[in-house]
Parts: sequence; structure tokens; C-alpha cells
Amino acid sequence: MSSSEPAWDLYRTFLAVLEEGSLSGAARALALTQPTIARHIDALEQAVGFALFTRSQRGLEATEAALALKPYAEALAATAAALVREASGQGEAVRGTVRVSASQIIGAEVLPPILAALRERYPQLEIELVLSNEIENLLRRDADVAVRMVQPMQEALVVQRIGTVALGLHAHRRYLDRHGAPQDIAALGAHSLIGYDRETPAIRAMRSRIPGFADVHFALRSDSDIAQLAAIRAGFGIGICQVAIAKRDPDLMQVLPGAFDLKLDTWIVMHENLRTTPRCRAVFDALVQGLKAHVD
Amino acid sequence: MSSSEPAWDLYRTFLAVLEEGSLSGAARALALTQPTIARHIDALEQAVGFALFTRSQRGLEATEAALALKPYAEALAATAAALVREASGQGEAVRGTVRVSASQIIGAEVLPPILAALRERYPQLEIELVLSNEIENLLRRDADVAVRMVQPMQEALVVQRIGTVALGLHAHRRYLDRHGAPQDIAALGAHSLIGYDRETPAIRAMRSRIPGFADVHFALRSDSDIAQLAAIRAGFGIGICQVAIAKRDPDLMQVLPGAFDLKLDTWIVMHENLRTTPRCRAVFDALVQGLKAHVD
DNA sequence: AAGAAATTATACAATTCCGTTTAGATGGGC
DNA sequence: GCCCATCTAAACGGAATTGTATAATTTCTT
Repeated sequence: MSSSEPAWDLYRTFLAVLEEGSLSGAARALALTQPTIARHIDALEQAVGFALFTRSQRGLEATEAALALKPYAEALAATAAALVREASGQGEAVRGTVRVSASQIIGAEVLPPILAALRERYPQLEIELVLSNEIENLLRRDADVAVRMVQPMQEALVVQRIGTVALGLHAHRRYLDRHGAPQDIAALGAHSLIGYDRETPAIRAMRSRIPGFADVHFALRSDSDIAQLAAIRAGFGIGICQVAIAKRDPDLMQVLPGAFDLKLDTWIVMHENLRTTPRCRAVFDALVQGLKAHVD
Repeated sequence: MSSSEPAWDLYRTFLAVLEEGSLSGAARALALTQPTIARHIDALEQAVGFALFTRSQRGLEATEAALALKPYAEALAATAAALVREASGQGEAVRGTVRVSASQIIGAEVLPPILAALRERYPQLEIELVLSNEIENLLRRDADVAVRMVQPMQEALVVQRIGTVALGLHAHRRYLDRHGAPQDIAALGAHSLIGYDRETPAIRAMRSRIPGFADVHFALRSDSDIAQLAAIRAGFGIGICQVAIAKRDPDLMQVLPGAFDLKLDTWIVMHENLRTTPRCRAVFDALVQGLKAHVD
């Protein structure tokens, strides 16, 4: 029984093998060589006392035990990355890397000008933009600052409420010229509708809240909000998008503005410890200001 | 500018130097040698690009930048330790180490028989008992299972409410025989009272809730609940302790049972991911059962 | 005031670790 | 059915890391 705990480097190698699926792949990812990776895995297996992978010629397969350890290795990687970001931004100046998490639509349609102005002001600031509808774990520091459409529930977070983002049914003027505008929700069935592919809990809640909208059939289904918005702009049909975004394009018309109105509360969220970190503070404040302008 | 991120081992060395305060101390703690530690720190300073410590002959002093990185290094250590615990308990059997956090009183007076029975049942189970009135961060895995007297607010936790623990004023029969029992709260001023040294927010809230108790003077002040309980048992005077604990000793009498009654809600808390880990599940269930018996 | 006991810094030897190379095996593509 | 690509495993030489020993400096104690 080896009483000494494994070297932390081994965890990094372990995670790389898990993610790459082979010793050789991990070696490429870490800029090491395959024998080194093999030795690391051997050493880690020696230390924990059981097999982590079943070797085969087309790669390694993780054992159940290895999968049980994976979340810990991922947490280590997230923390190490956060440490590097923190180190890169030491000092009073706004410099270094800030990791921002937001939804696809916000990230593609709303954030770019805000971030551009921010970068103009702080040339040494670098931004990592994580676009995902999953909410990143801020406590584990998967991201530094996040734009959230659901109320933050965790402790130890700095939260600033922005306001409500209004959603609405929209279509391109060209589409409405050809097919006419529906006069009520019931008439939507005769139109080309754009919607989601897989139903998430949030979407299911939304559909049930709009009367008569529960069982419409979508002619174009995509889980990508970006693709939906692009389809609306291309005149495919009627879909849901943010009213504020649609208003920027005079050719996008809101459909049934009274019948369908949905509001999303919006927050900017940051880990409490980053409050005094200049670069994170700057990004946080810029997002608050920029998104408030977008909501109004 | 070195683009490659530092080796994770350097973080461990870094944390050890922060905690030990010297290269030599860190070398002892990690079972390495002082030149090795010095090289690690040099390498890390090289990687981050600024000084982490100011060298002196009586040790190293951390720079502000180093202190800013400390929480990240601590999180790494906590996660690495959790990974080792997880690895030690692989398999279906209840074996390995579980880290339990509780208050001093609970840990010293209530948990021992519960844990003893648990150990009797699972001889391969090992327990790390962290006794502190600070609440350990379960998300960072400073502990696996915790007994909490404040309502858990974090997400991603498995929470089981136990009930309310009653507190009351108590004294040893010997003390009351000599000095008599006070008939009302006002009469407490003439007695030897046992209480806290520094006022924490929780204590301040408690004092304000008991009328006439806000400005009593304590003859013996200690931040250690254990010491307070020991003083009560030794007949020093009147102090606060759990009614359930006092009842086990026929010589401990409750004072002013009607006027002073305070209740603490109690929960057992565990990280969600540990729900399916046999050893943590076993400890969690045993604590729930054992503490419910204590409350009743 | 002087010596003992810390500490960091430096030089050198030994060990460990890593990379290169090779062999062996498996799966996919023509 | 054969060949090529990809993988793991093993052997060996070199490089990097580590440990040992020592010097130099400061602080605390006697």
C-alpha cells in the first residue's frame, strides 16, 4: 500500500485519456508522448489499486471506476484553468482572460457589440465566449461571468437583475406578403412554423402557458436558436425570437403581438470572489449596462 | 511567454509553501527536499510571470498575487483529496473514507456512538471527522457529509431534515445546591454564567431573541462549546447546552426551562453526486437515523 | 555578545523520468 | 484478400528532475 497520494499531474493525464479515448490521443493533446502517458496511467492505477482502463488495440475503454473519478478530474481541470486566468489578470489593470457564458442567441446577436466596445476600451482584455443553453457551473468556475435566463439559486454569487426580455412570434415581411398574417392563434396551423426539435422542460413549460399553442406542428425543427432565427430572417415562416432583436430589422414583423407574449427574466451572475478582480468586474459591469440597453 | 500551462504538481507545492510559510517547511510536509521546492516555486513564478513570494531568511512571505491564487490552490487540494477518497471506496461494498463535518458538540457528544455502531457494521469503513462551527463547503468537497444547524441553501445537495434540537440553560446539581436556582431571567445576573467570547452573528441573533438576555455578563467566556459544556459539568455555573445532552446526566439540571428555550433546526447534507456512493450513502443514512433518535 | 537553530541559495551526483525507436496487433478501406 | 492507418507494449539512451552536501545569512536564545 503506497501511502503517498498520487502526483497531481497524473490527474491531468488521466482526464486527457478519458476525453481522447486513447493513450496516443492524450499524448497529442498534452504535447507528450504515448509511452509517457502509458506510464502515467500505470502509475495512477498502481496508486488507486484498480484498473482504470481496459486496453485494446483501437484505444482504451474506461472502467466504471474511472468514470466515477471523472467528475473530480474535470473539477480539477476547471479550477486549474481558473487559476491560470486569475494569474493572467493580476494587477490593477483590466487585463487577462475572462470566460463569459451565455445562450446562443445572446452570444451571437447581443454580446458582440458590447464586447467589441469593451475590448476597445481595454485592449489587454481577452474574452472566452462559451455559448450554450446549459448553465455552466460558476462555483466550479467553468465560467467567470454568465448571462442567465433562469433565476440564480446558488449562494456565493454576485447577481444583478437586468429586466425582462420579451419573446414574440415573428416572420419576415416577404413571407407575410405571400401567405398573409394569421389573425389568431388557431390560424397558425395553416402556416410554416419554426420551433424546437427536442422538448426541454423549459420549452414544455412555455408551450403549456400559451393557450392553443400546446399541440401545433412545426414545419422546421431545430435545437439551435441561431438556426431558428436565421430561418425567420430567410422568410421560411413564423418563429419565436426576442422582440428586441427583431425590431432591429425593419423587415421582421411581429405576429399576433397581443396573443403571444412571453417574458424571460435576465440576470448577470458572477462568483463572489471575483468582485474585486478588475477584469471580471469590468466585464460584469459592461454586460449589465449593455444588456439593460438591449432590454429597453 | 511560455504558452504551456504549469504542471499541476507545482500548484501542490505552491499551496504547501503558502501553508507552511517556508520552503523547508513545505519540503517536510510533502516529503521532498528544500531545493526541489525552491525549483518548483521558481518554475511557477516563471510561468505566471510575477513574483509569488518575497524571500527572506526566516521564511517566505506571500505576495498579494500569491494570496489571490490561494483559493484556487485550496480548491485543487480539496478536489484531489475527494478524488482519493472516491478511489478508496470503489466497488459495491461500504469501504473507504468518508469525511464528516459537524459542530464540536455534535461531534464530541452525539456522533461517537453512532459512528461506532456504523464501524461495527462496516469494518472497512473509515471516518474523517471535521469538528468546526464553520460550515464546510460541500460543493468544493471539503467534506462528504455534514450535520448542519443552519438551513442549507446551496443547490446540488441532498438534504434531509432531522428536526429541532432544543437548547436550554443548565447547571450541575452541586452548583445549584450551593447557590440556589434563579427564579427568573433577571436573577441570572447574580450567578456564574458561562458563555461565548467573541460574538458571532448567530450568537448575536440568539441573544437578542431572549428578552433580558442581551446584556448579561459572562463569568467564563470560551468560544469552545466543548469547554462550556465541561464547565457546566464541573459545576462552574450556568450555561447553555442541548437539552438532550444534559438529560443523559442526572446531575445536570435545567434552569428556567420555560423562560429560555431555543431551538435549532438540524439537517444532514451531502453532495448530490455521492447519493449512489455506497459508503457515503451508508454514513448519511446512519446519521439521519442516529440524530433523529437523539432529537426525540 | 556569542552561539545555536532556523532559513535560503548553490554545486554536484544519482536517480528518475521522458522521448525515440521498434515490434506486435487490430480494424477499416480498396 | 491485402495493405495502410492506428493503436498498445517494450527496450534503450539522453535529458531533466531530484537528493545530498555545503555555504551564507538572519534570528532567537543563553
